Amino acid sequence: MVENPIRPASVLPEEPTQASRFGKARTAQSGALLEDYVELISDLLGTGGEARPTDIARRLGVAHATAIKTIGRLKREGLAVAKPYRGVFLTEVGESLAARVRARHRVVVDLLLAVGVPFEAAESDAEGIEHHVSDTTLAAFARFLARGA
Amino acid sequence: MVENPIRPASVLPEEPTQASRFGKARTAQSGALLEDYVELISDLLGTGGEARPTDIARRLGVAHATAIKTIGRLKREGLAVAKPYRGVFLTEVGESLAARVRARHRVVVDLLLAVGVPFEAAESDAEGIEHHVSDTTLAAFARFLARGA
DNA sequence: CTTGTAATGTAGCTTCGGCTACATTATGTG
DNA sequence: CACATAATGTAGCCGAAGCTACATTACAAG
Repeated sequence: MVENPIRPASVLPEEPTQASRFGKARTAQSGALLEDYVELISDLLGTGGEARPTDIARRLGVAHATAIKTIGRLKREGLAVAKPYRGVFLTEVGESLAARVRARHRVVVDLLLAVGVPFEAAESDAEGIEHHVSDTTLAAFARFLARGA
Repeated sequence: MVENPIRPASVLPEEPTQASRFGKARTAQSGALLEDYVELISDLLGTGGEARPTDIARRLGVAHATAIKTIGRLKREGLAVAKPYRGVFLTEVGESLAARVRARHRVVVDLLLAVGVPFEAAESDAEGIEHHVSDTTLAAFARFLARGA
């Protein structure tokens, strides 16, 4: 989560606003992949099985080599552990991230359904949308669902 | 990648379901940058001015070299034209993309506001969310807003 | 115990989006 | 006109995420 050094770029009272907005959207993207991996691994481990690189690769639609490389990144970031030829497991941090991601996913899907998005589209779009939903927005979604329920 | 970043989702029923979902979210991301550029350029041109690489860079919060490189990509993809030391302009294709992106952005922001997301968060999150909103979902959003209005 | 196959892992290449550093071109002011 | 400065452009580097091709390890059958 490193942030790039924020350079002044301009002393004008202009809008640093928009730049930071774009920047945020862009940076959020960075964590999205890790979130997907962590959520998936948690899923695989939870539903009876082990999380093997091949399974992960297939579920994510990427080559196994790509999955292995990203798993390496998960390890570097302290989200997962894995011994060679053994499955992948999540650290405490990884688990808690997975839990948050899963919860957020559910809220986003429910919100989409609540405003009338068809199920398939809701599930599909949520996959991309969820990574850009801030805590503030998530809370608003939850309130909306609570009211409407 | 491609010509129509915004187009109807596949009508095909089922496949490697989840993989395609992730894949779609991932691929959508790819066009996001181009969409941002095109929208911004259209904005700059529309509101009285020219679209200079420096302005674009500042508004997006990136180094000017990065902006120039991406503008090159816009040209390669037929979305923009630019002569050296002259401003950047959009092609017909670029303009129409910009129009669609802008319209979608507005709907997304309005939807977020409608479900109770605070203005600042709505604007900020929409920047990231909009690129993952399918036509189906966008239509649902529009219907919801029409009902609620 | 050998061996074939599937899973894993490694290497090396590509594109993308970033950056810095440096070079070149326009431009406006004296 | 000359020159300082700002805008543009070019080159080269980095890391992420993807792929293919090849190498290695596990494991289940014979």
